[in-house]
Amino acid sequence: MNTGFAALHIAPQYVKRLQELGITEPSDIQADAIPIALEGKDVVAQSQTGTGKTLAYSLPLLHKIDTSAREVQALVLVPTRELGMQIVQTLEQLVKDSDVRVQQLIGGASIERQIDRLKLKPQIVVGTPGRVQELVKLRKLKLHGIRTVVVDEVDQVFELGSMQDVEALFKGMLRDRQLLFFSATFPPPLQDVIDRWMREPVYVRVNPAQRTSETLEHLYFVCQERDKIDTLRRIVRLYNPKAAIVFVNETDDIGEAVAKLQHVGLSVEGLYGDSFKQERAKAMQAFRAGKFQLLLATDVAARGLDLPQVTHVINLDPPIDADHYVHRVGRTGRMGRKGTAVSIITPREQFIIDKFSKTLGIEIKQRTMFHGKVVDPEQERAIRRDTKKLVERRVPDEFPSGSEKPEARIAQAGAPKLPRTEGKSVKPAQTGTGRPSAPAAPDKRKADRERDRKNKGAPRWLKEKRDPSGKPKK
DNA sequence: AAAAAAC
Repeated sequence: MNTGFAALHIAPQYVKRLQELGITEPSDIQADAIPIALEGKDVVAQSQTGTGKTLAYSLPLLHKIDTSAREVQALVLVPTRELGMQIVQTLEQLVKDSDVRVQQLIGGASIERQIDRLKLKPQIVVGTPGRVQELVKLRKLKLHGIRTVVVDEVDQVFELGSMQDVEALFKGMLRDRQLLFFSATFPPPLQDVIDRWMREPVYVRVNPAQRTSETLEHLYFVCQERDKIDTLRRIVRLYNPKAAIVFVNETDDIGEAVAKLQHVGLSVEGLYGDSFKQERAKAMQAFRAGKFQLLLATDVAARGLDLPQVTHVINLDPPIDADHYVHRVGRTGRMGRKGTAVSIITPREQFIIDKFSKTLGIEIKQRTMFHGKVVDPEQERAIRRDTKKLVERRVPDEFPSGSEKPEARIAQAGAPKLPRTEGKSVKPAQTGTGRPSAPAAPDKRKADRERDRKNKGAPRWLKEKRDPSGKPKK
């Protein structure tokens, strides 16, 4: 038999494990990247969200592991803790019943425990740049045995604050290591990083012109800023998604939005980077288990997370650029499944939608809600015209002032106002049922934020790509 | 217009 993963020269034990997990045929990126990675070449791999990139690097990485050598041989770097945990789970599923050990090295968790676990000599470590670098500095993690380094979501890992940590790690390693860079998006400035660290890289790109999954439908609704929460509520009622991720741009908006949505009876929890580590893990775990319907999150949840039950991604704030849009909406419509991306925008934000549809070559269709249904705006206009004619014919003199016309009442009845931002923003509330005495605010202090802001003066290659000319003229 | 990533 020489089909599927066996044809890619994946060892029988892993082919068998994959079969047990219900995976028999390699995806395009797996079929293209695995053979090259197995040759030991440095690989730059790009494919859409939800196309199986994790397995595309995990399998070659496992192939190089020498179980008789008790040292760290492979490092996987990721931008967020949640993604790190997910990748550890995937790897552990693959190495079940084998001698390969995997250890996660992420921030927020007890460093002592991670140090203890490193004494058990895992061959593979998966981590976020800060914590991995910290363990190297403490001389608890040795880099000399590392032969494979994967940087997942490489464009995000090489942003601002993490970049120095990653480059310090690279400098501490032997020249003779294989580098694998993966992402759905490769902003042009990333080429400098590739040129600096990779040796004769092979570029594997699957369908790069098609930036988002073809199984995704892109929609948007227009409303005023103060009506966004209510619009979201109505969208959720109408679509009733099995599970949805709702994105906001700022951490500070999460607590207030969660409270308001819970108040109107929605099943929702918040997830953001500054929340306590235990709360983050708990919210993520509960969402994976289907314990609530809406995960209200910052871009911490935008990348890599694989949650098959997510049918809708909703942008309560528009993402700051097209790449962010790609990753956010990529949380649904994965592996051939259908998904819906819904953006809720103000009239002033309309230009952003236009920009995304042009940049990404996709159609983002406007929808409105009318009489409890989602309709095309053109349909709504037709219905309103007909209603008006009918009303005028029947009761011509009953609504002389204009403000009390039936269509105005209809529109109001369906849209009770629930302002999203009134005065000062409320600090995010803690999710879950944690200690009641714990502070409700994020544990990140103001001084930290100040420092972060200052850090942005440093290597800001990513910022260069921002285009201020896209802003509306005043 | 931001978030995330270490103690």
